[in-house]
Parts: sequence; C-alpha cells; structure tokens
Amino acid sequence: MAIDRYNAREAEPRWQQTWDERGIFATRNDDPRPKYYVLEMFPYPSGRIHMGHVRNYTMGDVVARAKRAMGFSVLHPMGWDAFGMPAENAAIAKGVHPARWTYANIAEMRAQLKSMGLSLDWSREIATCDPDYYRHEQAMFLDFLEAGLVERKESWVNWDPVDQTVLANEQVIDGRGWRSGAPVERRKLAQWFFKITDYSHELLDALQRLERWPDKVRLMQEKWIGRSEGARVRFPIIGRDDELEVFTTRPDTLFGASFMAIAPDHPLSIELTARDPGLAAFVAECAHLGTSEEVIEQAEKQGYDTGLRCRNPLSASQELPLYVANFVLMEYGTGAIFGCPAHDQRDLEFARKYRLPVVSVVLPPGEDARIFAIGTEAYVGDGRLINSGFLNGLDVAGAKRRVIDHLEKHGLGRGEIIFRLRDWGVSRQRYWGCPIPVIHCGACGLVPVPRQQLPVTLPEDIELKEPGNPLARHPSWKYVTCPSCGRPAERETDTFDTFVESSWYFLRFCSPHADAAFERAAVERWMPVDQYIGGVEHAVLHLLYSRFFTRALKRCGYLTFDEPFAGLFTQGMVCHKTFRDEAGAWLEPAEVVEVEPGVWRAQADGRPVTAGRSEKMSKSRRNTIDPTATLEAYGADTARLFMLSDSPPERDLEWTEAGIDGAWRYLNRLWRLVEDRLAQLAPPGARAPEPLSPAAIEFTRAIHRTIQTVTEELERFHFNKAVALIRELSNRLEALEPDDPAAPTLMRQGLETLARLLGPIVPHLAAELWQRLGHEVLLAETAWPEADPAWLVEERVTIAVQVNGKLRATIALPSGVDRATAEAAALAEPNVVRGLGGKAPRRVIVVPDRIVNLVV
RNA sequence: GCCCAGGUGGCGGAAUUGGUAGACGCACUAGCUUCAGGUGCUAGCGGUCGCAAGGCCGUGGAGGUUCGAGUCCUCUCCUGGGCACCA
Repeated sequence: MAIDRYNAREAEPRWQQTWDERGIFATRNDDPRPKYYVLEMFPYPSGRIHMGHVRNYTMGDVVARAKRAMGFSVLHPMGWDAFGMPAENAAIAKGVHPARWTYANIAEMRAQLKSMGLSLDWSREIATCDPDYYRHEQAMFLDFLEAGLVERKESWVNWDPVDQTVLANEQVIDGRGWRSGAPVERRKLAQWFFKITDYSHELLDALQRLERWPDKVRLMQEKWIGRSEGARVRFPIIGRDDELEVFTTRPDTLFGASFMAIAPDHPLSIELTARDPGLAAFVAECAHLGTSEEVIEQAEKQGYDTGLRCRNPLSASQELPLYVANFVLMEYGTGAIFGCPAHDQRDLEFARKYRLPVVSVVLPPGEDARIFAIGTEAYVGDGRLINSGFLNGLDVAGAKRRVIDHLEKHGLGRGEIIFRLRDWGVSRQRYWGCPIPVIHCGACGLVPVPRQQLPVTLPEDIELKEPGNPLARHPSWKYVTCPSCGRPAERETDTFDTFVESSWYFLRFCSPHADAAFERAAVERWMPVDQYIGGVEHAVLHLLYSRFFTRALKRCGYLTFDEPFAGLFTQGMVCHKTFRDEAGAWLEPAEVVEVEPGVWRAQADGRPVTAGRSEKMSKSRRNTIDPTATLEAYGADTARLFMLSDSPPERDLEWTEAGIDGAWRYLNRLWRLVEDRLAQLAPPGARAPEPLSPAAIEFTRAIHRTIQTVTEELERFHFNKAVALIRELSNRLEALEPDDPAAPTLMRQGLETLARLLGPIVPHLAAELWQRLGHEVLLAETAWPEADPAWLVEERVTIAVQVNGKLRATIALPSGVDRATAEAAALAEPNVVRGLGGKAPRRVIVVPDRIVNLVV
C-alpha cells in the first residue's frame, strides 16, 4: 500500500529521539566555532504551554537552527521563571503546596516543549525556585548591599485590609481587592529597593548603542527613564522659616505662577493634616485612589487650600496660595510644583476650577501682547517672554538659561536634570519567592545573613489560607539569633520581586551547574545574548531591570560588560475570535458552531451567538486554544509552520483552524512532491546535461534566488516572507517540465534546496525529506545552502511603460539596456502609441531596468 | 490624561523603501478526479464598463509635493497596546 500521507505522529517522536540520542543540541563551552546565543524569554510554569509560547519558541528555534546550520556554536537553553503569585493562588484555591504545583507544571510543560521539537540544550535547564539558583541571588543581594546598591525606605502600596496583604495593581478592581472585595487602602511600608536610579543616565545613554533593538522598545525605555531638564527652585513660605522646594521644567514661566501645589503625601502636607481635619479628610480620600499613573492622571483634578502662601522668588510682592493636590506625585521631582496656568494644560484646568489668575508670559509668534489671552487651551509652544521682568523679550530657551543663571546667582535655586525613573522596589510580602537574606535585630538593626548560612530557604510547612504573609506568621522560621550579637532576632519575611530572578538567568545558562553563580569564562564566551526574543509586554521592566542588574554585577566584580542583550526581537500576541451569547456570556470556540457564513450558534442548545473581533487569547474572554490538541492531531511542524506563515512576527497573529489546515496540507504536499519524484531523480551530486534550456536556466536561477532571499528574510525576522518564497519555489518544482533533459538534476537540486531551507521551520518533515532524498548525514548536521552569485544575475528584466504616470504596457528587455533602447522599445508598443494619441512625448523619464514614463 | 503602534481585496498579508498595487496563503466560485466524508487537480477571484482588445476607479478620509505616492509632507477619523506589586 502506497503511503500518501505524511505520518507526523510517527515521524516527529522518531526524529526527536534521534536528535536526543546523538546529543546534537547539547552545546559545549569549549566549541572552537564562533558563538551565537539565542534566548527566548523563559516561561512562567503556569501549567500548560499556551499559543504565545508556541509562537515565541518557534521563532527562537528557527534562529537557533539556522545559525547552527550556518556554522555557529549555538547556545539555546530553556528554564523556568518559577516563583510567582499564581502558585500561591493555586495553593489557596486547591490546597496544593506552591512547590509541588510548580514542579508538576514544569514536568508537564517540559514534555510539551519537547514535543515541539525545539533544538534546546536540555542539559542546561534551570528553575529559579531551586535553592541552587536563588542562593546565588541572595549572595548577589549581599554584594549589592555592600556596594551601596541597596536601600531600605518607605513606599506606598495597595493594601487589602481584609486579606491583610499587599495587592498588585492588577488585583485592584474598581478600587477594591479582587478576592476580598474590600476597598483598597494606600499604605506606607518599609521596603527594600535596588538603586537603579544610580544608573539613570547610563541606562538612557546606552540605549543609543543598542542598535539591534526595536526602536519602539528603546523609545519606551527612554520615556520610562524620563530625563527632564529644568530647575530646582525654592519658594519661601510666608510666616514660616522653611521653604518649599519645587522642580520645574519651565523656570522661564516663573513670572506666570499663580499657585503652588504639593502631593498629599508630601511631608508638609502630612504635617498640616495634624491641625486641619479638612485637609486630613482630603488626604485620606486621595489615599483611596490607586497608585497607577493612569488612575491619578484621569482622576478629576482636585486641590485643598492649605491657607498658607508662598512668595514668588522672582517677584517678592507676589503671594501664591499653597494647595494640596491629587495630581501631584510625591515620587516625581520634589513632590511639589508651582502652577503656571497659561502654559500648562493641567495647571490651567486647576486654575479655572479654583478661580486663580491666568497670566500669559510667553507670547506666541504673530500675536499681539495687548490682546493675547488664554482661553481653554494652555499655550505650550515657543515665543517671546512678556510680563516677566528681566526675562522680557527672550525666547523660551534663552529665558530658561537666563532665569537659572539668576536663581543660582541669588541662591534661590539651581539648574537640575531629574529622571522619572524610580528605584526598583524588590520587597514582596509573599511566600513563593526568594527570601531576602537579612535579619532584623533589636540591638544591631539590619544584619545581613552571613554568607556561609546561605541559602536562606523557604519553610515547607506553611499555611496559605489565612490572611497575610505565611512567612510572617510562621511559628518558627523567622526566629533566629542575631549573627552579630547572638541575641534573639527575626528574619526579614519579605521575598524578592520575581523580576529579580529573571534579571540574571541568562547568565546562569552559560554554566548552569557551576558552584558559583556562573563561571567567568563561560559568561565571557557566551554573553551578550545575540538574539533575545519575547513579548513586547516586557519592553520596559524586565529588559530594563536586566540592563541594570548586569551593570550592578559588573560593579561588584562579577563580569566585565554592561549590556546583556545585543539583539532583541519582540513578537506580537496570538489572538482568536471571541464569542458571546445574547446574555453577554463568553463562549469558548469549541462551544459554538458556524451554521452559515457569519452566523453562529451555541453547540449545546442552538441559541444565537455573536462573533466578536479577534482579541488576545485570555481566560476571561474564554478564547484560548490549548496548543496540545493541535500538537497531537497535526504535529509540531504544522503548528510551527502556521505560526510563521502569513502574519509578520512582530504583529498580532490570529489563530484559525483553517490556517492550521492550510499548513498541514502544505506539509503533505511537500511530502508527496518528494515521494512522487523520487524514482525520477538524478543521483546526488550529478551535473545537469549541457547546454541548459532557457527554462532550465530560469529554474536554476530561481533556486539560487530563493536561497539568497530566504536567507536574507530569515535573518531579518521576516519569517512570513521566507515561507512565501519557499512556497513559490515548491510551486515551481511542481510545475517543472519533466521532459526537459535537465529535469532529473534540477528536481534533485530543487528538492534538496527546499528541504534545507525548511530545516529551521519544519525540522521533522525536513529531516524526513532529506533522508528520503538519500542522505546519510542528518539534515540537522548539514550546512546551510549557499547561493551562487553567478546565478543571481538576471538576464532579462520586465520594464513598465507609463504614459503620464499610467501603466500602458510592460516590455521584456535584456537587463542593463541603455536609455535610448528602452525608450525606443517603449514607443514601439501599440498600446503606448494609442495612449500617446499621436503626440510626441514632451519628456521621457527612464529608470534603468525598471520604468519608462512618457509625459505628453 | 499621557505615550506608542497600526489602518492595503471577503480575510492574513506582499510591494526591491518614490517606480508594474495585491506576491504567498486562507476563504469563495466553476469544472474534473478519488473505495466522497478535514483528499487531490485545473481555472477564476479588488470594484466597475466591455463580446473582446482595452478603459475608468481603487491602499481609512481631505489636501499637498512629484513625470510618478500604499510609500514623502500637513490636517483629520478610526482601532489596538502600555502607563511602575501580573509574568
């Protein structure tokens, strides 16, 4: 019986086993070939892989396999970002211990990833919840502490008063805790911080040199670090000895000031609440607002007049009312501002609301100072200074320089650059994280855990169902003796933010079994990561923290470079259509059926269902598709091909069953193509009989052109285009004229090229085809094909002929013909003659080998 | 509120970066195959007029630059994403 279907179920595990047995993806640190480090952002072990993982790891695998074929020693490892909240949530919901839950998930997901046929070096696998991993992190923390890179200070958190726990922003829903439903409070907590702001300048400046990062990500980080140039200005407070310090980017508008405002948690504000119950109430109200910038900026601007007045340092007669305002952030600048309503929209809205004066001090070009007035729109552009004493007549930039000069000369303030970037708060009041290795002693204060006592491991016997941090109420774990004085003391019960683990895992992969955090030589060999791939959702935090962490490690003598990721690619999300019934309930794709095009009904009871647009797969919208079913039914190659076809990798991809079918059909088509032609192929390495027919020449060109362009597109991450080009070549192969004397050789060349180009994309099928074509050496160990430059030169080109810019004909000419010949050939076209209508062209534009435009 | 990205056939998307718009695929239509049942083959497939040759229109919208604009400029509309304790 003839096999007319490719049996992926049988072939894929067979190839995976072959690769595994020969250990061809295990990478040696002493390999003499040039290195290439490909890394995909490691997964959180949530239970099962999702489509986003499939897309991410497919892309990485294409790069890894292609680079390997191109002669690089490729490091392509995998591990688990294993600490995190979901494990605790599962523990609460299902009563499973977070560690058990996590390790069970890892086992499950490892098997799933293995079934994808990824060219990973599994001998380097790590899990961040392993004490053998996090003990190094604790040591790093101690080093950072010694180097002055760690600080303990107070900061605001979302606090759930019922669950007695800190809430993540995403756990705050409409101002209430997600589980308890209790109104969330803002609370101040003493916490550990990494001093990332020490590196604000450097992290910003070095962005320019990250040439292989997407502009988008660099821009996001730039905004995040948020450099502002301006001045720090001191305003005397009338009737008090102290002054109010303000940071402003617009010192040029000081003469236009009409009020002062401080953050609700500004020390002065807190001081005033003691004797002003109205203010206390206002501040308390502000505390119910969330901590996110979005919430604060969208909230209605509100202020509370403290009754205090400040003196304008530039014009002593001017008194400015001092407000506490909900839109002033304590974290930014000095937590205090002066308001210039004419030239700042937010200040304008505030001034209108509280009927404060609006004085223009910058006159837009072309306006008349006598009649110019601000309406509902603040003027933020450049112009000439007016109503501003010694600044009058200057432009904005000039006025800034002048006023800073003045402030410094008179001791009223100084020019300053500030950053929006805040220090990285790493304390989390949770169980499932890396313990922070510090001891609180009543006598000695904060005492680092001695290094020989590391790791500080998590206790296993914990109770998660009660409110609060299980480490804090554990009966014995936190009680220790002070390493310094020997008296009873307590452990720090906070654990690290999980971003700490992901800030250095790429280093551990270089020598995952080393006794130290990593071997210096291994890190020097592999780092930086040549190609990092992951979701754009990590554009700022993870990627910025890792950049900081690498620098911090450098300062502590761990390594000698600054940037961990030389190349970055951020992939789009995987989406799916959404379905809702008339009651608004979401339905899973499997629960609906399309009765006629565009009309959907519920599978169960036939009730009408509306299909919504394609959105990111999420549990709440119930539009997730588990990749397992696809992997089992069609195999990994089908899923991989689908992930790479059609949608550009940086953009969102809509998952469709039809797309999977299409990919599956194409694999079978390739399979048949090889099976059907096998008997007629020339032996490997045979030469085509000369002379070649014109068709054979064109065919050979097509092969080399395809090698060239597919290679280019793969290197540029244009996987969808690479697939399209490969399909074009296979279409050509199917159409190859069998009677051509060169056909057996051309077909062999074509099929072998196809198999080799498909190797990184659909590795199992490609390996199978390669073997069917008679090769003993595995495709995975075969070099990447190279295009012969001689075959890349085109002999004839198609030139478009336009009359007045409109296409009238195309002409085929030898490439490189001179202008006159091209023009003459164009004028000889009947349709061109008709288009000219008997007139002679006034002007002729010839773009060699491309276009002739006749203008009449 | 602020910042970013993106609008091209019924759909996903191509377009050598200012030079033939719609490659490649999905869906669809017609026909043919096959022990029909997630099969294969051939042809068609932006709109419109035409028997045809061919014409006209067409890249969210309105202007502009240019011999020539999906691509550059100005304004505008729409959609999506991010905004510091999710990972």
